[in-house]
Amino acid sequence: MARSADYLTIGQAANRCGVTTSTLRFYEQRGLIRSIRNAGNQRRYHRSTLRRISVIRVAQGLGLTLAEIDDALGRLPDGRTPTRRDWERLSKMWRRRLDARIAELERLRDKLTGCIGCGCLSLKSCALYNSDDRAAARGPGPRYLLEDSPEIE
Amino acid sequence: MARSADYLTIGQAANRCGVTTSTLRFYEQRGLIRSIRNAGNQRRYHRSTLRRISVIRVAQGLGLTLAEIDDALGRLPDGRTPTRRDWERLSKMWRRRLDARIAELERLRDKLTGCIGCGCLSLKSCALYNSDDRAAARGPGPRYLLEDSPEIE
DNA sequence: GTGCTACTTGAAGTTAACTTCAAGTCAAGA
DNA sequence: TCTTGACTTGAAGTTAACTTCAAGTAGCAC
Repeated sequence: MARSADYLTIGQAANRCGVTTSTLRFYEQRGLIRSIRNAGNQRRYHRSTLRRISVIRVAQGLGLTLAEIDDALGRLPDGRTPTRRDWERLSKMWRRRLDARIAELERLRDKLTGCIGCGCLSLKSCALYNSDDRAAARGPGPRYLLEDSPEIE
Repeated sequence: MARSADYLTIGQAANRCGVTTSTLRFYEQRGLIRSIRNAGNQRRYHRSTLRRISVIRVAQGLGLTLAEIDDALGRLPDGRTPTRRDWERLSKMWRRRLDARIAELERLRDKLTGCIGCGCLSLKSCALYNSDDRAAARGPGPRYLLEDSPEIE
């Protein structure tokens, strides 16, 4: 059943997925992927893990955090590695996010276009400055939205 | 000439720009903004700095790093705070970046759409997996592109 | 002059997603 | 058997963009 050809070393898995071994160890530590150990305590990854890693990487390319990916993968029945149908559902879900993100950037672009030349940057009324499309705001720490305040100049 | 009404304390500037005082100190340390000191060694920001801070914040919202913003502001003649015309040039430049980013995400969306249901994620041929639109890849450390490698499953 | 808030500094902490390091073990070919 | 490269671990380092902390000073109302 568990043919040895069904299992890869960490180096093989990393090569085939275009990541480093340290990344795989990190993913495993985060609980995103799993492995079994051989007699010498070395990791062996099942072939199906390759797909799981691919899904993770694609999702990251879409801008999802590992926490979000973990969540999405965790919602799969019995936590299995995604099948084609699972992937279909995941990609549909993620497509909606991508759509939303694009729409957000387009709104921001419109505002920027409207503001080119106006030079206002009024803290009170400038649509650009008061935009809540601060979607690029990423990373930790609170993000401050502008409160009502007087104008510049 | 230098009326006291032309200058604000760090707390006033922070309030009016919707940032914290620690952010302003940080920007100043990074060389993004400047201040003068009063007799008691406290910072005083010129009113024109408010516009500079606004520009910084808008640029951040567009996804630029502080290093890029620093660079852009540094290219202004004699490093002055952006005038309306400077702002016009900056925003045009940044609009092009935004356009490019949107186009990138649209390409990615098309690939994702094409891949929904195909379920392939073939390491060798899947357009999505092999996408170099890994634009969301941000942060430090090298990013690995996929090399030629056998398929999954 | 008392008291309170706003301010000063440098250093250390935060977060995500990893990478790098040190010191040691395992696998496999010559 | 020897050597070399792949593997093991936990801990510490990296980056951006800040925040938080500690200990002290300034400004201002009463």
